[in-house]
Amino acid sequence: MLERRRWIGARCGHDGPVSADAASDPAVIGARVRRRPYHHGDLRRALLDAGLELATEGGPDSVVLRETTRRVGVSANAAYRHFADRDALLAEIVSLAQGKMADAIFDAIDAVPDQGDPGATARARFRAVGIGYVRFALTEPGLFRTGFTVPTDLRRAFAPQSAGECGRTPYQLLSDRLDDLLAVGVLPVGERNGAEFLAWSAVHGLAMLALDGPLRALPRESLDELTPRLVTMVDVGLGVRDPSST
Amino acid sequence: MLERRRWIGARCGHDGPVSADAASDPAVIGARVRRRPYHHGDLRRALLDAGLELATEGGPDSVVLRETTRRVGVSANAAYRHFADRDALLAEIVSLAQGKMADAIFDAIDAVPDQGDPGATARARFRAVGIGYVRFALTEPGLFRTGFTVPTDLRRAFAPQSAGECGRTPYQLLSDRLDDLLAVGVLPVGERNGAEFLAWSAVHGLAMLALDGPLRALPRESLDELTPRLVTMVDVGLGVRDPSST
DNA sequence: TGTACATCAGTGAACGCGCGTTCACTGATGTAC
DNA sequence: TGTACATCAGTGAACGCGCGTTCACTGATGTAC
Repeated sequence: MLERRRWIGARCGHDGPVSADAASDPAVIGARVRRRPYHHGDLRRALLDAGLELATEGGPDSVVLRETTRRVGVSANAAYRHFADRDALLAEIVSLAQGKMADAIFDAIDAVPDQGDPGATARARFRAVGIGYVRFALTEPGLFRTGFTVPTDLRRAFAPQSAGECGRTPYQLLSDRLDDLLAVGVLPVGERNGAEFLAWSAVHGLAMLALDGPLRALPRESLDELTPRLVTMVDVGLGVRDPSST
Repeated sequence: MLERRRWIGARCGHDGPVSADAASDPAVIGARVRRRPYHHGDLRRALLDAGLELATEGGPDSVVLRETTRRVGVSANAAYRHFADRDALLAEIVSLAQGKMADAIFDAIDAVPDQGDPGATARARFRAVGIGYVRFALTEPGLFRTGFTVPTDLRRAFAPQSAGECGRTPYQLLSDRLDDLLAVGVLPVGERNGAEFLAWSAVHGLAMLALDGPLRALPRESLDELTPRLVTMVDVGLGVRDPSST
């Protein structure tokens, strides 16, 4: 973590775009401008940025070591100074992708105004997690696949590296909302345990069916209609009491 | 379909195992036994069988054309007599995998005894679809991934090729149960439309999280505990009336 | 303030891998006569 | 019943691809003196 922080702080010193073409631009060569210093400055960070870009465009399989270094304008080999191998690079990018998801969900929660009633507010914010999850998946399919499709385990769900700028991981944001539902007395105590997995399954399934599965041909509007219905199935199914009927 | 039927009928004439080793067995060579006729007899079917085997073992990515032909003991090239390319081969195997899933679900439904009350029976059979789906995914991860992870669209959900021996596709089995819930008056009319997608999302999500996602480290028992709870979330969430409380 | 030198961060060429696919071919089959 | 021959279903060698990774290397940096 400390190390990561250091890299983030030390944003590399590009001033303006440095393209591979610059080297073949006669004017530039004539002027003997040093476009690409031998020492990159922050290659590690640059590789992560490029890798995340690739992930955004095409998912985890697009995070190809050679292409990543190509984008940064460095030999394929240079990556091995900073990552043990391709898997190590990908693993960090998976965490970054989860962080992006976390921030998207955080924003969705944040956008929910106080509903007057604490139960109604808790419920609306819980729903925002699910809706934000699916929306992120549909909007950023590459990042979504990168974050949630690469074999991993639950440790990552709690790892600080997977937290977004909001400081929490997607899983933690979901847990927080469930805790809140419980705290305001709107979720039955017996339903709390493991509820993360149940809610997560529903939205994750819709996202996967829509992205890589048989629902991929469905128009976006149909999916946007389906999502709140799905989330209703979840909260009703978990026994969340409808505050409007109390 | 007619063509398919023909192949199924014309099971190829292997008598006993014909291994690649047979050719290098001196005794066999000495006896000049013709172990592998130049014309295979039913290569198309044999390739599908081998491909399905590969899919079972390692999912869609394992359905590698060269390995498929290798298993059958034929040159890589011979596959092109029967399939346009590797994708065409895989596409047929995807359908076969869905058929296997269909039969597993069918059996799960079939195992549910009459509950006395029609509503209770309909509900129990509906639940069996979801439980069968997840169970198949966990038991046959390769086939599951092959059937439901390869980009496709909803047409396949209705295609006769994707039906199992039971004659229905997994999607149709789910639809049938929802129709039944509606018919016996246990599912609110307003919930019927699109209910397939909602229910499917939930079980599909759990399967994916458990197979390739963050829940993969969860012990099987935990998943087996989670599954009926998930299905309860679905039927309660869809407004299925609890027959025991009527 | 200047210089020697250890350390670090890059380079460039090469490797082996297994894949899907194409090519020109040949052996087997079954039908027409 | 025998044979010529068109058709079909295989073979085997080769191609190019892009990948991850390793090797021996060299240029840049910054610290000790």
